[in-house]
Parts: sequence; structure tokens; C-alpha cells
Amino acid sequence: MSYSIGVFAEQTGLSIDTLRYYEKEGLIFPQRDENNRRMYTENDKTWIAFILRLKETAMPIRQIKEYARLRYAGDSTTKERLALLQSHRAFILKEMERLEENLGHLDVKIASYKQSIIEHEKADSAAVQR
Amino acid sequence: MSYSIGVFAEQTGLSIDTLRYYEKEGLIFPQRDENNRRMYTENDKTWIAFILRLKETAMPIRQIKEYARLRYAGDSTTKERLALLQSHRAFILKEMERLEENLGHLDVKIASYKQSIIEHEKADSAAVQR
DNA sequence: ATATATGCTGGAGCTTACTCCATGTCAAGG
DNA sequence: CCTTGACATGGAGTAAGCTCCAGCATATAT
Repeated sequence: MSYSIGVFAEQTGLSIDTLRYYEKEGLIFPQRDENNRRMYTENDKTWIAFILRLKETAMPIRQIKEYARLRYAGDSTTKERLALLQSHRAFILKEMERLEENLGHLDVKIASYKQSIIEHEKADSAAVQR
Repeated sequence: MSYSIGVFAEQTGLSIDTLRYYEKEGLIFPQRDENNRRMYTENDKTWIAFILRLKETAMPIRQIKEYARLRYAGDSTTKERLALLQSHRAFILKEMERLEENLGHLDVKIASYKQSIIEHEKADSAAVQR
């Protein structure tokens, strides 16, 4: 079972142009039929889903391409792929820490804004009293 | 006390060009001296530090510009700024959830890679035995 | 036989966030 | 007086990640 680029685009939520762009960039290489049209398989779907995970965690296409190269090269590259994923894991952890820290600061800022709004309202109602 | 753009760039870690770019984009408006040169103050330093926090949490310049507009407009915009920060807070939370979820999947993948490496090594040593 | 839909390629164009460059001004030091 | 250094402006260039388009091929429906 295989899908045309139009169908596959719909299934993955990517645009046709994006799929062709990913191919140009070396992320995915679907088979071609006798008319040179792309035929995406279930395997391609799994692979795209994984690419999207990597993208969601801000991996640049350059690096995904490197992973793709290893993947297409076959089983002998397992260790290299593992290393790549482990380093990406560390990157995600750092990213999460950064977000967490910034969230903390933001919360302080939000609290102080709330406070100053309350004070402003107090001042207003005092003015009305007079 | 105020700083020239060169000194301020060094202090903030931003390049001179970036500082001018931020001004062009409406993020920050330092005073000028009698020769039209930029003079950054302590207040600008606080403001830049906050801008950098927003950037670190992936707020686009377009949106930081909106916050800047409100800030430069004065105290009457407190509520709007609060609202903007609260919606950004929600954005950060979603971002963190996304990362967490992807981290989970990545860990599964890493575990399975480790497993298949172990099995591969077993197969190898069995081959050597023969 | 022809119209329509879908796909192909190569290349231009777009957005974001800078970064670099040519040209010019001005104050201070030698 | 003249050079040097820091700064000014306007505009071009860059990298990433798409997005769009012209021009052509092919298959299916009418």
C-alpha cells in the first residue's frame, strides 16, 4: 500500500511543497512509480512522524538530515544514531530548564503587575471618596 | 549615568547592530546626546534584560514590540501588559508540555536502540563462538 | 479528442532575525 | 591641521524553512 504525495500530505498535515522540500534537503526519499511520481509507504509515515517529533523539539533540518543519512544507511549506524538522540535528549533537557527558569521570573513579574493594578484601583476609589 | 552603544552592547552581550535593529523594530528607544548618539541608561538595561527573557521563551519580535509600545505608553497600559504576559505564560506552559511529551517518546526510542545494540552484540559474540 | 486533475522540476520569493557595508559626522589626541 | 576611533544612516546580504509559480507530463473522465 502506498500513497501519492497529495494523499500523504493530507495524512501527515504537511504541504506537498514541504514534502518535496524535505526530500530536496535529504530527509526522506520515497519510491517513484513508473511515471516518476512519488509513492509514500507506511514506513515513510512512521519516519515522517519521527521527523516531526524532532522538529517539535527544535532540531534543525541540517541535523535531522544527518540522522536520516544514518537511517538510510542501515543497521550498521545504530550506535551513531543512538549517540545523536542522546545528545538531542540533553538539548531538550536544557531547553526545559531554560523555560522553567524564565517561567519563574515571568510569574514574579505577573504578580507585581497584579499588585500594582490593585493599588491603582485603591487609589482610584480613594479619589472617588473625596 | 549612561552608556554609549558600544559599551552597552558589551554589557548586554548583544551586538551594536542588533541594538540598532531592535530600535528600528520598535523594541527600545534610548535617549540621544547633543551629537545624536545613543545614550543607554540603567533603565534601558533592565528593559533589555526583560526583552531577552521574552526572546528566550520564543516570543517573536512583533509581539515584544507590542509589549514595548504599551510600556512606553506608560502606566495606563498596565492591564494590557498583564494580559499579554499571562497569555505568554500559557504559551510557555504548552511549550513545556510539548517538550515533556516528546522527551518521553525519545526515551522510548533511545531504550529500544540500546536494546537492539545489546542484541547485535550478543549475535556477534555467538558468531565468534561458532 | 479534449478537458481536468494531479504530479514533476527548477527556480524565484517570502518571513524572521539578524549581520555587514559604504559613506558620512564629529570630538579628541598628536 | 589631520588622523583616528566611535558612532550615525540607509540599504544590501544571509540563513533557515518554507511557499509559490511557470511550464510541462500523464492519466482519467466526458
